[in-house]
Amino acid sequence: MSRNIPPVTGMKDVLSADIGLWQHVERSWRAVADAYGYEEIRVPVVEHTELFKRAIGEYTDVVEKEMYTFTDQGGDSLTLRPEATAGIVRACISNGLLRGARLKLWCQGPMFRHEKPQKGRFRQFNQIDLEAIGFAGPDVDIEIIALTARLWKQLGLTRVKLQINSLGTPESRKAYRALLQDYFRRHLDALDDDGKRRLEGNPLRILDSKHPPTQEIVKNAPVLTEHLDAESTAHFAELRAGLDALGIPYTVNPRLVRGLDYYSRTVFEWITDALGSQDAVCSGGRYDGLIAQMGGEATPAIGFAMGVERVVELVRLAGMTAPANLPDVFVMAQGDAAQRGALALAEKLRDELPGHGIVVHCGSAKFKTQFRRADESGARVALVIGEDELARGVVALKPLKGAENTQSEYPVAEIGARVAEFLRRST
RNA sequence: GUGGCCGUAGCUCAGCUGGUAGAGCCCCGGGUUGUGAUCUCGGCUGUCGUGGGUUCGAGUCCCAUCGGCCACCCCA
Repeated sequence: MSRNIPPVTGMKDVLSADIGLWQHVERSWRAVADAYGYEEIRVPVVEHTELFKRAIGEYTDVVEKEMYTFTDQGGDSLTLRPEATAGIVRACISNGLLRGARLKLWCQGPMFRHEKPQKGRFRQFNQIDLEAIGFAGPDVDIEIIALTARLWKQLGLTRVKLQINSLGTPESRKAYRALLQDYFRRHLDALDDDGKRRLEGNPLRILDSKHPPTQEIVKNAPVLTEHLDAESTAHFAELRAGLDALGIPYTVNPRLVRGLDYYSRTVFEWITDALGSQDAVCSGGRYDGLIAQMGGEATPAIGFAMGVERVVELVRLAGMTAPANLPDVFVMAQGDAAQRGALALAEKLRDELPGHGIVVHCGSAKFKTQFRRADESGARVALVIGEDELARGVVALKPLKGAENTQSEYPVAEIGARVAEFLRRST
């Protein structure tokens, strides 16, 4: 006996007991994306390491310590994508989609980050990602937030709240960043090691520090939204007016800064109090400078990412039980010839009753056992073929799980019509 | 990467101050040799996470290690 090979840390199997919930979320998502005219694309899970370094930023935790990076047989440094936007932008550039771009896209799939797993945080996790490329906003900014709000409504989620902020343009942020550095330098003693390190690399990140002494200092720090350029201020005002007009509640959180460097102007985050300390369910923002920075034609864009595992968990907590996908007919047989007959009968029924689930009991077992399994399958009717029925060219039909307990026999040729009639009657 | 808690049957767990493993569920079989969802009787299943140590003796105590969960951190 050989030793079991364990699953990789932080990587989860989604078993059939849970798949209904996932499919419910995915179906709802597709319906909402369709309703807004967004189209699906699919991009590789692996990209050149350089792509993420340039897009996400060297000083981010994601790039500094969380990437699954390896050298392939050809000597290239490749990385399992830790997020989707970089790859989508790359795909738009690679495929020449940017000229006059007005792209409304979404993408779904696994992302990889080497973090220590905990509730709501995995090393392989799934994101639904949406990008509006070639739109300067703020109208699309409002649209994609409305889209997410509609999804929560569709899924019956109430424990999510919207926070928004504006990071301004790179220029105004640079000025603000200098202001912030000055301020924090005057309070250097209060900063923890992380804060000190970020002071030079990315001082904005100090704003959402959870270190209590740092938080004290942050309280009186210059506020980003008060140091925006005029255009960003107007953009942000319009965003708020738009959300108000649509009746979407939000709070402005001046300390909301994203962990990825490419954001500018609008940033937003849907947070929940239901998932422990991993409270971000969906977050995103505008990245007007990224595409040019990646070598593409300068194109404004905005997008967001949603953690599918977290959404699935919220749906579960909201009491949603996915409708089980139960079969309608359970076919059982005894004896080699009858079992062959059962397979043939099931094929015939699948031809005649499209849209109905027909399960055949595979493997030999006593009828007692087969009936028990038929009940467990959730099927509404059992079809029985024994040596006897086979010899006479008939099939026995017996209703399951119910009052009606009479068994009847029909010629094989009639059975499709009889089953159809029974299913109609017992609905 | 740091910290807290936890690893006993396929699952959920019990096992007192050390005396070489147990329950329920599941599964299988009989009662009912071709008819279920109830009942009843019986049966199977364990390198007690792993390695070392203390001891006459370790699931139990000690050390190490791995894994899980949760938190810090970070984020979806």
